Amino acid sequence: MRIGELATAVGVSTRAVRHYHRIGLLPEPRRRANGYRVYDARDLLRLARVRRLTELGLSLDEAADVLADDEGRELPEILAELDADLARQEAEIRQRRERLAALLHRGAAGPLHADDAVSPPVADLLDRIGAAFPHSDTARRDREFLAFLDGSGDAAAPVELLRRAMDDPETVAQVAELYRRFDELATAAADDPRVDGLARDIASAVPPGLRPTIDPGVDLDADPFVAAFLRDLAPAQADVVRRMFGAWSGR
Amino acid sequence: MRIGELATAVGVSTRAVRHYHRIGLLPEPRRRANGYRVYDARDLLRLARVRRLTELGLSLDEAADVLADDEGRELPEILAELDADLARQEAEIRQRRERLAALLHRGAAGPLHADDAVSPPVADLLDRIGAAFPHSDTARRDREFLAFLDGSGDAAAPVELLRRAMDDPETVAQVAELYRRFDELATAAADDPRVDGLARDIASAVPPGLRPTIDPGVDLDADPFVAAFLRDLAPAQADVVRRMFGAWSGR
DNA sequence: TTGCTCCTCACGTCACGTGAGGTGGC
DNA sequence: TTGCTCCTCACGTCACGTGAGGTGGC
Repeated sequence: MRIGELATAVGVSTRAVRHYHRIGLLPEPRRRANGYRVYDARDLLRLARVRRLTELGLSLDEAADVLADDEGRELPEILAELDADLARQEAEIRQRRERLAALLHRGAAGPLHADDAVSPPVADLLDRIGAAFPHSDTARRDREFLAFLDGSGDAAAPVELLRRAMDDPETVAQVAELYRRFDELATAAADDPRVDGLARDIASAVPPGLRPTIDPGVDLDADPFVAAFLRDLAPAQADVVRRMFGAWSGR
Repeated sequence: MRIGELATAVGVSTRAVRHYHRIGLLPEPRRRANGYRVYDARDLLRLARVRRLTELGLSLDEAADVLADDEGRELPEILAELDADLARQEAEIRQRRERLAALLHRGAAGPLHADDAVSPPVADLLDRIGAAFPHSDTARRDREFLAFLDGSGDAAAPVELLRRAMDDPETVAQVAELYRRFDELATAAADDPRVDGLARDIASAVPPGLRPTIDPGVDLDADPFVAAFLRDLAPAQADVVRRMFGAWSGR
């Protein structure tokens, strides 16, 4: 039989069969005078075995190993490994689908943004901040920063603190006022007289659990990470942040 | 910040970041005099967004679409599609794992062979045939053929018939005798006098549900598929099969 | 002559990993 | 000088898909 007949009988493409020849998974059969490959029953059975193994999820290399191994010693090991791998994949897919379901649920209420693709507690927190301070540019920046933090490490504890803080109307009103004052500095000069007072007010308003641990004497702008965020602020705003950190580190 | 700082902050490789530049998913930032790339907070936020989206399972192209689309119109569609895709994958993995579990269960009893990677009913049938006719070369051939059939189409009905047939000790004894006579012809000449009688005995022993529907007058050897299997038999054995088919087609 | 099957390159897919060979900052 | 980070090619991965350009059988 010819390659097309072989391939359709087993349910693979002719290109797949040629690929199996190239990598040595299937022996090259003899040719007719015109160059056509000629297959026999043995080839058919072997290709069917290959297909059953790859359908199980074996790689072509693994299938070759199993078929070369008459005693079948390798098969159980490969299968056990494969099952562990599939179990991992299954768990991963389930997790993704849970997050997708949450996202789609949120999407029903309004437009979706890339920053909604975040863990459920952070998504909730971002929602609350957005609702409480809808017009503050600084609040928007903070939300972006929180979304970023969610993807990189352990933000669980501060996020919980912030969520609880958002439950208290008095705190929310106080934060709104601080956001307003910070927003106002977007167009202020570097030596604006409001900088110092705002820095002290924010520094004392932030509870200890939310304050980053900063070595006194360290140069904030030397940290490439912090520096990148400072450069994104207006000069007076960046100065507020520097003085905040200074107050926390006891300088 | 430099590429390494950016990459570790977000949890990807520097190579991935360069890849995102190449495909335009992340803008190329400005360079320092020595050629080093310099990143700012905006880059950090964008890369974090990319990572969250790809972690959800979006392709890089899809992530680019979502990030380019400020209104977030595309995200729900992409997510819905993605979820459907993941649901398919999950079902597929579950099916595979079921088959793997069955296989590993069988493996506990003895060595595993590639032909064990077959649907449960066929696996059961192969077991029974192997146990009932352990020394027959023809039985081995039939098992291989059944394993092949399992992968290519609708073998459910004949498999059920065969499994029931194996429940009847009288039938099994009769088949064992036919296998023995067929095996004997492996070394016989083409014109062996036993051919005709065996062909008639097998032809009448096979119940109608197991007989292939063959047009009278069709040349068996012209079918590349049948021809391949006939070529695998000894001449006298092939002749038995040809006469069997002849008897069924009324010739 | 037309349509079908077959043949051999050889590039494309997807998201990077992995050297190869070299330079810059401490 | 050593070790670390960065740079740019450019090939490799996995299992084929997809033309490109051509031939053989009915």
